[in-house]
Amino acid sequence: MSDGPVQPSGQALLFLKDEQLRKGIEAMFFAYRGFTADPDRILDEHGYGRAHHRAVHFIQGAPGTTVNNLLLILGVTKQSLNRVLRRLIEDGLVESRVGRADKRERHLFLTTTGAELERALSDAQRERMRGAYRSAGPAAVAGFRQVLEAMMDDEIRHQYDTMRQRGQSGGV
Amino acid sequence: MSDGPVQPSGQALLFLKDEQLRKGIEAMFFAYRGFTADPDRILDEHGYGRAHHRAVHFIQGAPGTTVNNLLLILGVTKQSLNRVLRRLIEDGLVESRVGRADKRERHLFLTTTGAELERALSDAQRERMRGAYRSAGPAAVAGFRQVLEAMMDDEIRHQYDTMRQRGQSGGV
DNA sequence: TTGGAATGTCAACAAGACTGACGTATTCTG
DNA sequence: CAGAATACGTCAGTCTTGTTGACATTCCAA
Repeated sequence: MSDGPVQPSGQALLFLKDEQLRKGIEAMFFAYRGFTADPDRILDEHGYGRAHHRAVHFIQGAPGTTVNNLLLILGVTKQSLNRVLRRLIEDGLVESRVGRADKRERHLFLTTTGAELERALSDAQRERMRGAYRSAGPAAVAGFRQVLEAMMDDEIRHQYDTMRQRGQSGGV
Repeated sequence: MSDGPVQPSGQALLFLKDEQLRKGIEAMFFAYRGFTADPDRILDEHGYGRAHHRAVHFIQGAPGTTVNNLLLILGVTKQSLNRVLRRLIEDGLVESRVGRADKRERHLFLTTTGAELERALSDAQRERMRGAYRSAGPAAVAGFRQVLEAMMDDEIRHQYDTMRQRGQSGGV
């Protein structure tokens, strides 16, 4: 944090050079593959895909969230989400309750089975993350998070930031 | 590198707590969306998808690479890659030359048009990366790269590492 | 010469995204 | 209160990108 550029036109900006950026791009590509590899294996056993993972993940993190909410976070069409959600509801992993205040809304919750799957997926993904964090150390992790946040689209970052300090209604 | 845990059971391991890891996971998810957003827009205008981007990207970085090589890097089936490659060749973005030493092999090169598209995609993606790097600073970038590398699958990391110091044959 | 490797092609299929259109219940608004 | 807007679901069709399986061709090497 305190190592300012010694010679502005020299080594200090190496990390902005095209070749460095290219390496960062490829690292991002390969790392994302690793990031999804473990959950993908589990999902496959159950006949689910990444779309199902995303759904249960965000329902877990925001129990009682509405369909529209999920739509905004996931950035897909309602038809696409609906296909996934329908299956999860049929399979008894997700419960959809009619809104109390606004009956047009459906609030989504994980059932016990749903929470179990989410836990398995989440454990696997967290384990990979934990390993990466541990081997890189706390300072690297802080930098990692900083760069990731700066890489998000502005609207998304806003959603993400608000999501981080949620108390979450959970109301029906 | 030299900041060992002061109190092993306390704050020093905060970054390994489940909630921290969960935030990292979500950051990775959203950041990857940002990471692909700009190229996706360009690809869309041309009627291409991410698979085409990946192909031209790695052909650019390793001109003369073989189909099999690309297969290993991209981690897809040859049928899947072939569909993408066929289209790129038909459209005159990629040239496939029969191997000189081994005539079974096809060596892949970008044409002028292909290089132009790759440049546009790469510029857009690098610009996003540059912005993120700049706002986070060199120390953060170093940490970012460390964590990403630790997140890759072992075989992939090996491929990635060897790819980083390539002189690349370029031979026909 | 024969077996295996590298490449390519055809066919069929599935997940997961998309668009467009339509229906229904509910709520908000003028 | 009537009509517009919202939230959700669904049907139908398309596209990209991935998958398997089967098979042909070409070439290298034992």
